[in-house]
Amino acid sequence: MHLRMTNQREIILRELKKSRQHLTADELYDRVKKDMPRISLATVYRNLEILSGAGLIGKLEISGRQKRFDYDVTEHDHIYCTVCHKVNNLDIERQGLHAKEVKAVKGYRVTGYRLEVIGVCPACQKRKEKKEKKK
Amino acid sequence: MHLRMTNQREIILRELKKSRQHLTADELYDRVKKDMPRISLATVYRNLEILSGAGLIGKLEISGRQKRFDYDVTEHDHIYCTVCHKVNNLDIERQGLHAKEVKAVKGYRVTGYRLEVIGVCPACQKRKEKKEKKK
DNA sequence: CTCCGTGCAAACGATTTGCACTATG
DNA sequence: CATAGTGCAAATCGTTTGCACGGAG
Repeated sequence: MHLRMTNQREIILRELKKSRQHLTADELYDRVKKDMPRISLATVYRNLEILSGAGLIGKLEISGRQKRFDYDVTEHDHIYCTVCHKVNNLDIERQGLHAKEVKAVKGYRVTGYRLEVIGVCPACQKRKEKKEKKK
Repeated sequence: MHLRMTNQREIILRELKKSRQHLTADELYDRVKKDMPRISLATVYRNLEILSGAGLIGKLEISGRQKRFDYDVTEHDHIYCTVCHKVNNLDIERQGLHAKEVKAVKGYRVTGYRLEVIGVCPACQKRKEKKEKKK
């Protein structure tokens, strides 16, 4: 399994890193199309899957309908906005949880965990305040 | 918005509670059909959405795949099997996390969090062992 | 030159919706 | 008896796949 570094693969990777966001496949597709108008959405999907499999990007299967992909592969958690569905990095320590309590769960072989904080982002709070003033 | 307690709604609720599992809409549909063969899958979807909105059941949006619905509305976390995709309750304490660190995140208004432990369930571990013996 | 990767369109699985009909409150 | 809820089919959304062609190694 040799990973060919194609043009599309490079651009996808570059645009995701550049964004510093947690983009969905189609959000990324829109960005990539500007540099490479004939690229197909299927290619974006395929490559996001391959790149995350290779550990070059992260895959986020958290709340919301669409998967999101992460430019940052170091271990960290996320915060999810229930209004705009965007995801942000959570820069708190992962403490306590690796521990014993988790390992002993019901005979499971534990491979990791996902912590997702849920809330409303500053931008959406503002937007809501405006709306309420109008009434 | 008056919630009518229809026959289908009652049965859906009853079957989910009875199952003591985290079922997907179509798994629940199969069970409910036994009592009410003419019920439509759309009705199951609609009611699961309504019932979880009303706080009568929980909605689990884990891992980007099918939603699962929870008979148990008390606050608790889950453990997810990466092989069979089933979900189980995690009965460890929710400690530490409600705390200050989480609240202060980047101006977000935090409403909760989701902790999802990831691993392989006992049943799937066994199944894998068997497979490897065969080789 | 050999395959892996691509673009395209069609297929897919989960969920939602429009509509005419039914039945709850 | 008003109108929320239902069943059905079609529509939609995100994602995947089959296939013939193109380009990286």
